[in-house]
Parts: sequence; structure tokens; C-alpha cells
Amino acid sequence: MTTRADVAKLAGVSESTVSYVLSGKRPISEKTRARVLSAIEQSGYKSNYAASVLAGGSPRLVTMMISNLFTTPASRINGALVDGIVDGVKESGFHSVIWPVSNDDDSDVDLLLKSNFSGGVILMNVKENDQRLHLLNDQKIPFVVLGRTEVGFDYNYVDRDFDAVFSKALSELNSFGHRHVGVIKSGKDIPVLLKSIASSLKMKLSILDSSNTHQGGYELAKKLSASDFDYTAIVSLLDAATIGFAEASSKYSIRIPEDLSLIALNMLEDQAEKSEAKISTVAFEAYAMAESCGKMMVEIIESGLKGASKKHELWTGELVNRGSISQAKVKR
Amino acid sequence: MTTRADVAKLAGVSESTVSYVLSGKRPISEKTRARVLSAIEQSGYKSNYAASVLAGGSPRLVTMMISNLFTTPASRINGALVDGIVDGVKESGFHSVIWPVSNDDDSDVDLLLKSNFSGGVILMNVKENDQRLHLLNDQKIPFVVLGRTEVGFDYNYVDRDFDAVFSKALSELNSFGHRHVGVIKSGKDIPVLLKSIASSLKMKLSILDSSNTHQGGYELAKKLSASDFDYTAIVSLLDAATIGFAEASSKYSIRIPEDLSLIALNMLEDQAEKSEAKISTVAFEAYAMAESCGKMMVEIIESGLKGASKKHELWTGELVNRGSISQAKVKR
DNA sequence: CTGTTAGCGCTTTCAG
DNA sequence: CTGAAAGCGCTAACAG
Repeated sequence: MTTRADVAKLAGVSESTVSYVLSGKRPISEKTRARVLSAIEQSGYKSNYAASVLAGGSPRLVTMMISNLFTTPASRINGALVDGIVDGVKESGFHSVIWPVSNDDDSDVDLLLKSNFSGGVILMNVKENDQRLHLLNDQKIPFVVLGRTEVGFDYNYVDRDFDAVFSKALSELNSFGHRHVGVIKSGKDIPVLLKSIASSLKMKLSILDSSNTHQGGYELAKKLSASDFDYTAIVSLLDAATIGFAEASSKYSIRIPEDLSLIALNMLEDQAEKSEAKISTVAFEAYAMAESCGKMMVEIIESGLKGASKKHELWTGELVNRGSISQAKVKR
Repeated sequence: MTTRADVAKLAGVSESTVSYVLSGKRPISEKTRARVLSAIEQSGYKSNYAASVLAGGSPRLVTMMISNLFTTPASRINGALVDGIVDGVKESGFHSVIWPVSNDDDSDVDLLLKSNFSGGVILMNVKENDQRLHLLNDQKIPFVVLGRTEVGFDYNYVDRDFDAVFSKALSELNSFGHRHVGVIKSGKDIPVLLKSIASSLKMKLSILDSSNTHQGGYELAKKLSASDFDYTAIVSLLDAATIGFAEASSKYSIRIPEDLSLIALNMLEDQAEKSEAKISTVAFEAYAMAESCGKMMVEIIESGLKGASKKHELWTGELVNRGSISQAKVKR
């Protein structure tokens, strides 16, 4: 194991100089920098993470805490989010790890805090009043949430601006003359935001309950085709189900009225792109959003003790109208 | 931050004594042990991971390196494997993290090796002659592979015993009188093992190419129902596709001959259980297998310098016959 | 712009 | 059975 002492000797400088060319925390002449760098190269020196952390260097590692990583119905969103964070963090010169947590056992969270080897943590899939936020906040560990939940104190997060997202979708439909809109989602309640926007636009909403799977959407389509409904457009909050729904007509010859408009809200840009049925969407730039979350995290870690300012970032996404069933104006 | 010094003072013992009650590496009288323990309790002392690693304590952390965590078609297997490892490792008193790696960029792997903060690494989804194995082996970092690949040297792994798995499935079918069997898988080649077992049983195999998705299986069923085939049984290597295939008949009224036997090989026990169509399977105890992998990893880390013995563990799984289409004997 | 040095908190000899 | 003390490799004052 070569240490920074070996490198220093090899380069003919002091040990601290080596540290400083590595951290860039103080000016170094080009000459010595070059010598040190080549010495590092030659010796195959690898910085020792534990030592650096112990000595007070900020841990160049961010931890993603994701519950239900594998239990949620398969949707591509989670993957895009993780990928985005990983890349965002990496671009800032940090690395990230995923810290698996049991869903209903905080001992894992505890352990992470104890071990204290990560510079900060990114939370995903937060539950209502998620206890982890409280723990992290109490321990004064830098964290940012990808998403939001109400906990009674302020914290850093980046999230989709659902207000704007819903507005965009409903306004679009409204401008096409739609007054009664179906909402594809799991469960029977209507998101408050959606409801209030609809009411301000004087539009009526009906719930179309479905699981977020290709098959769920397919079955929904089948059910609808056999029923009498009087909404003229659909807004979907489920990505996988939307694809199943939209493809039901083209692939399995389920008869869905051609003039039924369909706008997906929680769907990745490229996911919509790849789907055979052309689904309109208020694009969810999950990857980019997560990437910015990663960068924000690093920024916060680096700003360190200077007082963690609470930052928020909201993402909307453009309305991408891909035509097909979604372009139809109301005829009936 | 309370340190072991604080604890020592509180308990009225030396610092090293605290360390030793924690590690159990030397005999401690019951009295002092109790005093120390309660001092730890009182002070809320948390051991500092970085310091412990730096001082030469073995890192109580194992790293899972999983490529393609999110790009592979959604199957429940990966999730079960990760969960199993996490739990297995945890039971041994270690913790695990997932180290995201880009698919075709070894810099992530490198970084992990450099930082050198994890006691060992578990590799999943290894490719043919996976470079990571070489890196890990060169660096003499303890690792075990969940799965197998040929790399030219011996290493620790736990894997399914496909030989036995294939044997079980084909023998079962053979005993029912089946002589020509379809094989659901991606791609057109037949696994060598499967082929040789079939030939020793004098059975003929035909490939049924499908993507490993519910829909892939569904479409396969549709295609088959419209074609003339003369195999009387199917062995499937794809979990998601198998479910789609089997449910095609019950849910979407695709006509599949009732006497067509179906045995799934890469399907979780509970996955088969939950599927509506009762699919026979040589159960893949992915969770349990992964759990044992995690334990093996810890064992190897702990055995430490004593020379890393190469261990292998093979899992088969029982044939679970759930009836329905799979119980049919050959009639035609 | 560079070197010296005192720790970070823990593990582990060595010496009772 | 228990203590004292020497580092592990690095960071960040402090001192030029």
C-alpha cells in the first residue's frame, strides 16, 4: 500500500503538498503539481478513504436511501432517478452508493448515521411525514429529498412542480374543449392539486382506478371499451399503465374511441417516445431532475458548515404532443 | 460526538478495554463488561467507522456491485437477490451497500477499489469473462460472485446448479411421456447443459424466442395458438414471460392446448404462487441463495488473512407441481 | 507558494 | 484479566 508519504518522497516534496495538489485547497506551482501528479501516477497511489474521513476531510460520498427499491411495481422512473443522481453526483466529483433500507425498520437508517462515513444522504420515495427526515434533521446530517412530504420543518428538496404539471395538462385539454376528464391512477381519491385546478377551469374529473402495470392499463382499456363513459379525455398519473392502456387499441384491438385524448403526467420522455401508441405527455425529465438533485446535494455538502441553506427546485416539463389519439378535439 | 475515550472515563476503565468489550477479542470480567456496556448505553456512543477501518479493523461493510440494475427488463429476481444478500449480510452483523456501476466503464470499479472502505464485494450479473473479476482478483480484494462466468482462475461463488435444474425439469417431463419440448428463452441458442441433458434423455428441443416480459409471453402464446407445433411440453427460462404466457389462456382467451405441460425454471417460488395460472416450476429460491451468498461473503471477510479459500455453493430447488396445465400427461 | 506537526478515533501490540 | 501507548493515512492549522 503506497501512502501519500511515498508519493511525497518520490516527488521530493512534503506530505501536505501532496494532499493539497489532490484537494486543490491551496495554490501550488505548476512545477510541483506536475511532479506530484506523475509521482502519484508512477506509484499507483490510491487515497485512503477512511483516513481522509477520519482526519476531517468531507466524505466524498453521498448515500441514496431508497425504500421499496424492488417492491414497487416496475416502472422506469425509479431507475431513471437513480441513474440521474449517480451521474449528477459523479459530475461533481463525488460518488454515490445505495443504502438499502428495510421498509419498516429504522435500524438501517440508524446504522448509516452511526457509521457516519457519507457526506450526505439523498432520500427517495419518502412517505408521509417520513421518520427518516426527522432522524436526519435531528442529527444535522446534510440531506436532500427527491420528492416532498410534510414534516413540520424546512428542508432541501427537488421535486416536480405538480401544480404546473397539472395545469399544463388540464389547460391543454380545456383549450381543446374537453370538460369532463378521466384520471388514471391507483386508488380512488383525486389529488387535491388536480382537483382544485380542474374546478378553477370548471372541468369535471372521474377516477379510473388501475394498478401501474402494462396489464393494469390494458384491462382498464378493456373495461372502458365495454362501458358507457362520458368523459372525452384522460389524464394519467401512471406510466406503465398508460402504455398498456394506449396500446390496447393498436395491439389487442380493444376499441377505444378515436377522439379520446390522453395525456400522461408521470412518464419519461423516452418512454413515451418508445411506446408504439403515441402518447402525449407533460414530460417527466426524471433523469435531469435527479441529476440536479445530486448536484444540489454535493453543493450542500461542500458548503459544509457554512450553514445549510434550504434549497428547493421545482421541475415541470414541457407538454409534448405526439399526436395520435391525444390530438383529437372534442367531437361528441 | 462521544468517543470511546468518553465511554472509558464514564466506566472508569481504559480505552482499550472499551474496544475489547466491543470486539470480544479478549476475555473481560463480567463486572467491567457490564459497566462498559451501560456507559455506552448512557453516552449514546457510536463507533466511528472510518477510524475503525483506518486502525486496521476489518470493514464491516460489503459492497454489492450490480450492473444493469435498472436497464434489464423488470423481473422480480434481481430484487429478491438483492434483498437476500442484504439480509444475509445483516444477519452476520455486517451491512451492505449497492455500488452503482456504469455498464461499460470501469472507473467506478476502480474508485471502489481505491477507496477501499468495504470489506469485500459481491458481484451480480456477471458478464462472460467479466473484467471486474480480474480487477478484484488482482487487487486481492475478497469477493464472491452470485452467478458464474469463466475467467481462467478459481473464485468464490454461489450459483444455481443448472445441471440439476435442467435434469429435474426434463426428467419430469420425460416421465410423463414428453419427447419434444419447447424452450422459452431470449435468443436462438440452446444452453449447452440443457441440450446435453435432453440428448441423453433422447428428447428434442425447440426454441421459443421471447423477451422476458409479461407481454412477450402473451404474444408468444398468441403466436403459438395460431401455429402448428408438435412439442407437447414447454420448459421456460424466463420468469415474467412465463406468467404472460400462462395467463394468456385464462385471461385473454388465447387457446393453448390443455395438455401442454409448462415448467418454469427461473421463477421465484412466490411468483409462481401468485400467478393466476398455476405454473409448475423447479423453484428458484433466489432469496435464500442470495442470503447464503451474503453469509459466505462475510465468512470470507472474517477469515481474513488466513488465506481465502475458494468456496462454491450450488442450489437446485425442488420441483413444485402446481397442477393445471402442467400436470397433463401426453395424450396426443 | 511550501513544509512541519498535531491530531481524527480506533486497534493492537506490549507490558503488567 | 486490564492499561499504556504506538500508530493507521490523512487534513488543516501554524509557521515560514
